[in-house]
Amino acid sequence: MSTRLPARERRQQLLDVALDVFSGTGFHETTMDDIAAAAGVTKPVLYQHFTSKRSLYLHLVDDVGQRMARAITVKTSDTDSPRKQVESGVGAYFDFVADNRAAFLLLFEGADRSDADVAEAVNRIEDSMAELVAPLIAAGIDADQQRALAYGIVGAAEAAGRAWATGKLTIDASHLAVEIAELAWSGLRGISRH
Amino acid sequence: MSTRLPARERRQQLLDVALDVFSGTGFHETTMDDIAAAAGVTKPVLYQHFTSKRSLYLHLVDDVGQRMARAITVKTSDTDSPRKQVESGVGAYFDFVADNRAAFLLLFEGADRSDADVAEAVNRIEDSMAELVAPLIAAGIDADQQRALAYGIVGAAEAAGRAWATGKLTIDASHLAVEIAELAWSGLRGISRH
DNA sequence: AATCCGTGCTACCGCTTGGTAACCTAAGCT
DNA sequence: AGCTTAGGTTACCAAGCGGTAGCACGGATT
Repeated sequence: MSTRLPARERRQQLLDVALDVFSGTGFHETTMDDIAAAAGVTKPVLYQHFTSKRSLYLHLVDDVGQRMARAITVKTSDTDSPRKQVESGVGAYFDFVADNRAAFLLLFEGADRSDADVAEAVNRIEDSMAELVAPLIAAGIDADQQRALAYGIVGAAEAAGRAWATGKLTIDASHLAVEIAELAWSGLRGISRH
Repeated sequence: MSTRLPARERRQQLLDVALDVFSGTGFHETTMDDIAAAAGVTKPVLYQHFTSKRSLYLHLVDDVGQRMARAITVKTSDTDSPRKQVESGVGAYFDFVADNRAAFLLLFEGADRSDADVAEAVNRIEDSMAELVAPLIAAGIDADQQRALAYGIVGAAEAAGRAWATGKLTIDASHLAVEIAELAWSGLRGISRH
């Protein structure tokens, strides 16, 4: 029935399918049989490519996290004015959300943060984003307060992204980005002038 | 071994213990035996008070959610100036986080959002908070944009709370509240003057 | 002292599901 | 055509864990 595929392609297909299924159903509610079936294949095939359910899932989380972090880092690195950096960073963030809904939801909606490894992977992304934001906050401020604000901004984007990706907001993503960027920027400016 | 308790007290103790255990280990990683053991009791006792693991968990999520929503609503309702409302709302938020760490983490760190019922319960809280925030945003703005911003603000508090509750921030909660309140306020003001 | 009820325990069942062993088969190579 | 290899399948196991039946025991009531 299912066409036979070379290992490389099969593996990639399995990753794609697994991303969709995990993202929609969540880790625990998804069985390996579900993923296999969705890929038009049987369970042992999965185990030819991944050593365990957990490892498959972690691989995905890691992968997606890196892709997201990179997408944003890249688009912010070639601007220098703080204001522009906020705009392009937030813009890149919501571009990613719009172009990779399943991936975004895997990280921030379905991810099981009570699993230490998963939590760490997700935290790594949040941290790296917070680190992009922190230097944009006025220098005269206590370092720990800077980090607190940075987490706040990152959380704002995350929540807005989640609301958008789950269909609770009907604005289009680019408008949303502008909105959140402005929120972040004026928020930060407000702080900076004490 | 374990002291014998009247049903009422036992039930309450079980709820308290279950909150701690679920909050620390997460729904799926927690077994009914774990909870029973932590309460100094055996599994069937749990089933004398709750019909299933899921129902126990949902009961907790619901309960905690209502407590949190109420705590914040109450403290914001007797102020009228928008600025004060932001301050007292955010203040109440972080008071709750500080006084109910396990409860907060159950909702926003451990909660399994891929379970529809759980997601709905958590969303209900976020929605009710967003509804508190939305009217503080200048009236001239499109309703959907207002909601987007409101989710953003709520998300900022959530992320900061999570970072604080998991020990990633060492500021004390009241300082954090002031910080986030100012972020929110100047963010909103920035938007309002277009 | 016999009874009764509410509280708790021991022992068990059965289903779900992650993971595997053994076998099959399509297709390229010689 | 035969042989080999790699991709795929069927059938199965084992273990964890949610949930339950049936019993034990303490203490108030009479």
